Amino acid sequence: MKNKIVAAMFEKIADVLEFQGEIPFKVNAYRKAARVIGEMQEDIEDVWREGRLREIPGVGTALATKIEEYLTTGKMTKYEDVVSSVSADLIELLEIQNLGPKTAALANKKLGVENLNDLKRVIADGSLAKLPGMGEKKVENIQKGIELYERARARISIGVALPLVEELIAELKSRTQVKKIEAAGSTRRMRETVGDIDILVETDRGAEVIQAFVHLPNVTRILAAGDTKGSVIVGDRIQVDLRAVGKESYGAALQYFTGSKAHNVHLRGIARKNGLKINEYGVFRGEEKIGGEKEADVYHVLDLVWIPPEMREDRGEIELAAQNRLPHLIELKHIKGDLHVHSHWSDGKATIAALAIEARQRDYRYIAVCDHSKSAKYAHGLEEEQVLEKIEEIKQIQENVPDIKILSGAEVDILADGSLDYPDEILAQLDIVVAAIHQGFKQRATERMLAAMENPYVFILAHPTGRLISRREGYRLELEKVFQKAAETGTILEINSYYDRLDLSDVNARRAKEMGIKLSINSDTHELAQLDAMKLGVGVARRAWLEPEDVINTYSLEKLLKLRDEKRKGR
DNA sequence: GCCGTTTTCGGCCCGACTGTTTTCAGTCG
Repeated sequence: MKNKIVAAMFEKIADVLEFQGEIPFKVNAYRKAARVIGEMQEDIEDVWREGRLREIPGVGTALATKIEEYLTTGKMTKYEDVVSSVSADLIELLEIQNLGPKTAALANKKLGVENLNDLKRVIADGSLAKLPGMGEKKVENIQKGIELYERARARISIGVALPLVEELIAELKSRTQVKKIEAAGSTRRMRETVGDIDILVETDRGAEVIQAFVHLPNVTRILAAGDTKGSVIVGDRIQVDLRAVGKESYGAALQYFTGSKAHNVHLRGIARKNGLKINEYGVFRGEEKIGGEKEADVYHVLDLVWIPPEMREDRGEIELAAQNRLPHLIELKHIKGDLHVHSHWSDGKATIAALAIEARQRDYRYIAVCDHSKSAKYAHGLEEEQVLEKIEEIKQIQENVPDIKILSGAEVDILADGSLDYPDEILAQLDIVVAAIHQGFKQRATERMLAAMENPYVFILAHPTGRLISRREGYRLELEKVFQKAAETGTILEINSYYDRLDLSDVNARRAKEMGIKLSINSDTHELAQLDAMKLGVGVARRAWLEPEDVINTYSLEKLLKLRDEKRKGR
């Protein structure tokens, strides 16, 4: 698939054009096309062959010609022209906060700034501050931006952002009298990573609340503090923005600051066509305010049903909302069990009894204890005879916890030759077999997975792509083939809820659903508290538009085991 | 550069904050 490459080229063109002072609308046209193509499921080459490039939203005659040129010749003249006109170092400077295209261009033209070192130099010698429109404070802010940039401020995981948001909200509640307070932005949309954290608060004393916010104990730097907006750095690099609004605007502000940007731009376009205006204070017809206290107002005035935050990415949800055909998304309360947790038998910390009791407290009906297999030495994988011992222990523990079913399971390694780490005689005695690659990521990963799925005892394929969000790309995989085999054999694909995995991702999980594959959302717990990771997996599932029926651990135990037996018998 | 029940030309989401201005530009989200 060349989708990502084309998207990256358009993105780059947009960056350069912006730097060169091209009108923002043209820049945005490239950015929009880049986003749509980057997220598109269909192979852009297929779309092109079928003559449907122009049907891609945001692609008109000019961009279609450029895509065609690239797909035919492997080159895009516009891209090469644009990129060669400005050095890459210079474009990268736009990543620096408080330094935008105008200032970068000015510094380049007047002072010959070509890269980060040049920029530091003109700051140090004071020449940047002397340029027209510049001054000490502006330069100081750019300097701060450079410091942040050099700390390689990456996006943080949703698994880190959520607890931090909860802590900040609790602190703020204890220090001020706020009526409502909640996270907005990509945190609310449950994106797998979050750039900045956005928090929205309802109050009629905005300035006071903002002051309290920027002086919270964890705040290390204040970026801005006005009457309605405060912006700070928490710890050494996480930016948190707080917005304060009154009751009459809370819903509109929540909608606005939840985004995504693409979703909101689309909504505003519809509003304009209907003679309405939407902003963070409400919905307006001329001077008259016709909504904004409730978030749903914003959607209802446009004849749309309310759209769950996780779907707000402008990936077709607005069109569905107009027809009242939104999916009924899965919720945490639908989850009836966790099919991938580890106990102290391998590398987990908790006992099986503790896991069962803790799961019961979450209203689960079943839990599958899947410890590592013998080849996973680093994780104290179990030898065959230990597996049998563990099955016996589960039988005994089960007698003391009658109201939750403890399923004996294993997370079985898929070995280098595609065979499994236990013989079928052992697998047959387990209730749930989860298979996964843990070693030799780059060796024939696709073939090994296909072979593993052919085994009738392999019910679930765990963390199918193997990516670690903060650290590694994932197996070299032909995902389309893996999905086809899963659909063919009735193998379940996992959404692993561990914050650094979230694997399958939202986009991949949505593709799996479209191919008729069932999924399982599992916590991959290694200690009791990690059972709560389930909510992250559910977030991914909601972003993938999954409904309860798509996810097997919303099923009753009977229905779940029936599905497993169908795979065992062969379809 | 895209797009079309007001438009094939003239729009394109919109406001807060900051700093450098003396009425506004740049940046951000």
